[in-house]
Amino acid sequence: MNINIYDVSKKAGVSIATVSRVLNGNAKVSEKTRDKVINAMKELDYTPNVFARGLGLNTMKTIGIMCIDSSDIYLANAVYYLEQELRKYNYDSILCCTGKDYNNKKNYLELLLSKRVDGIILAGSQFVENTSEHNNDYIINAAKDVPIVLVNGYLDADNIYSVMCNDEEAVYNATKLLINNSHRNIVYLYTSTSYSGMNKYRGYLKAINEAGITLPDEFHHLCGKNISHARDYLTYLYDKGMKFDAVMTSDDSIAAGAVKFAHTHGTRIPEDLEVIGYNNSVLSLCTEPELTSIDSKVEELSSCAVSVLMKVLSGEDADNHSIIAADIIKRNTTIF
Amino acid sequence: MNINIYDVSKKAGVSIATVSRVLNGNAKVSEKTRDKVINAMKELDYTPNVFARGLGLNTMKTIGIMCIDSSDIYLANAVYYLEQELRKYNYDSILCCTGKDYNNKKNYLELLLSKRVDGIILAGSQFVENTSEHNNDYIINAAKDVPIVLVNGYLDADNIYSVMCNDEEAVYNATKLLINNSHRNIVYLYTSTSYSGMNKYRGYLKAINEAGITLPDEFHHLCGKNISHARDYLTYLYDKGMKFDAVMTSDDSIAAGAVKFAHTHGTRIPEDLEVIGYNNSVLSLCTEPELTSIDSKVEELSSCAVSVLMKVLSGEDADNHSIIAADIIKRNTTIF
DNA sequence: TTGTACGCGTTATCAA
DNA sequence: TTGATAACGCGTACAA
Repeated sequence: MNINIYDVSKKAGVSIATVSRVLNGNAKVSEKTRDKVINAMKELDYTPNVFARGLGLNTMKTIGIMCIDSSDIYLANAVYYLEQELRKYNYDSILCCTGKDYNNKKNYLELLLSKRVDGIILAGSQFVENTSEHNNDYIINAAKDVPIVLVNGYLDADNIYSVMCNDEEAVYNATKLLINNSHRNIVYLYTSTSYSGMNKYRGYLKAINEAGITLPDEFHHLCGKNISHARDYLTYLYDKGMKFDAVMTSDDSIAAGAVKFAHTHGTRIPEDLEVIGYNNSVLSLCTEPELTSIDSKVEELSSCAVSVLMKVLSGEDADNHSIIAADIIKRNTTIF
Repeated sequence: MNINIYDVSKKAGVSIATVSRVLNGNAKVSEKTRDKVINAMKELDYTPNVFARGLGLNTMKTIGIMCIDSSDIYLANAVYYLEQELRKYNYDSILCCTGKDYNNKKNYLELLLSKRVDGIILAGSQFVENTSEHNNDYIINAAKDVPIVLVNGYLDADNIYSVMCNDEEAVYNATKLLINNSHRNIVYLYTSTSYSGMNKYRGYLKAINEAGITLPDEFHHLCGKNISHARDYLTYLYDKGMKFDAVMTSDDSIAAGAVKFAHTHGTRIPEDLEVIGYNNSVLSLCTEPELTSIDSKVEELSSCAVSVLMKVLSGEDADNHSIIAADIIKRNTTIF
């Protein structure tokens, strides 16, 4: 074990430079010596030491993937596709689940920098903050060291690249479909006030406003990602006597909660209540009826994110801002 | 950028040895010089080079996590908990999604070894093979280099540690509950012939046999992890006129498919058909009615896996074989 | 086409 | 308590 380049060079009767050349395959080496070296490597079961290589080249071809919570269905998909895509370029992925705490996010980002990753992908919209106490300087600063790609987040700063879904338009179009089905009382339930979260909300508002609809404040509500939260909130509205005939959501889990509500209140879906989910996750296939859902294209988003990052790392120009169009997948919680 | 230990030593007016000592905090350094060094570090914004450290110590405190598919709900949870747990010990996680192909698994395992990770966790039962063409030598060989922990897999070999759930007993108990509810025609649908998969199946068989029940071959069936697969297979049985009154499964997705079947055939759950899922995933909360499901304790499994690995890495004794007891979570697809 | 020698930034060993 | 210096194993400029 722990054979090094010297052992190989000795066995092959050449210098370490030649072994290195064979290893990296670029420089000219004669057929004969190449064979000798390769044989020696095989006999010794030699594996180059990645730490030494990393030290010399100052890279170990590693990308840091940060997300709030990789067990979340959407983020799990993102992480999966990101890893697969990075692997194609021979990059390793270091996973970092930060949770929602601001200081944790900050510390983990610094941790990744100290590991000297070649780039960082922030998966999910929850990294860009918009509050008075917290700001995004930690991301902007990190980007001075390595390129940073935001998947479903937006930040206009040097060496930061954004890959996003057209959330606003997607929700706008979906809401318009509901309006065209002569719904006026459309509840909007969402889980996040992130950049992407607010875009979705804007899409809803735009459609509502354009149709000249005014709704009480209770009709839009920030709720947790638990199925029961959405169910309970709709029950609350129902008990208050506030009539609604459609629910637009920012996540399938909320839509699943809306379906639960309907079941417990004898409300027929889609006849009495139409529901639209978001992310087109496996949840949309579990509910009864199955959810109409907006496909936010995680796979495309992830592959685009990696492709942008690879371009940047190889010194090519890359778009600072990429947008991918969502689809609406029609199932049985809507009539259209 | 790229300040090194020499820069710090110069600024602080000490030798690099002293800087290193301050950095690692073990050896004796006087209060005064320590302060000088720490100040110099801060002023220069020094970060130790992990590659150089890795080269010297021959470790970068990194664990490889392999899984078939990190977007699978169960594995996504496993990966999440593993990463969180490893982080507590200051280990990084390199994620590797291999897919089901044998050669891929093999190659990825070798890849991780070549990256010189300190240990490898194989998450999910699908790594240990039991076929004539394929065997588990690749894992056994890898274990000669680094400790390997199997989460939900079993292999009796040197430097390989198994952490498992008592799948057989869990399914046995659950099936007995169904039998006690005077069900005789219990279908068993499963997704995998892995070690863990076969244990579950054995649990079902044991309960059935003990009760003196004999069932046609069609009553146990290997089907895909798609909700529609299970639904379609049950439809096939139904159309063939084979009556069944309960479905035991090896995964919530199959159970969700069974619920789907019931919806499309006017079968009442749990009155006409009882269904039990496995893994107690978010799916079990989405279906209508919600799934009774076996909680296979991913979190405990993951934390146990990491704890075993950490013990091994620190030279302590560790159990070769750990077993964690599953729970059954009763919801509305069963009567008991 | 091949070989020599140095640099990469640590940690660790030995003297002082 | 501190300092000088040798590893660690690779890539590569330069020389041959």
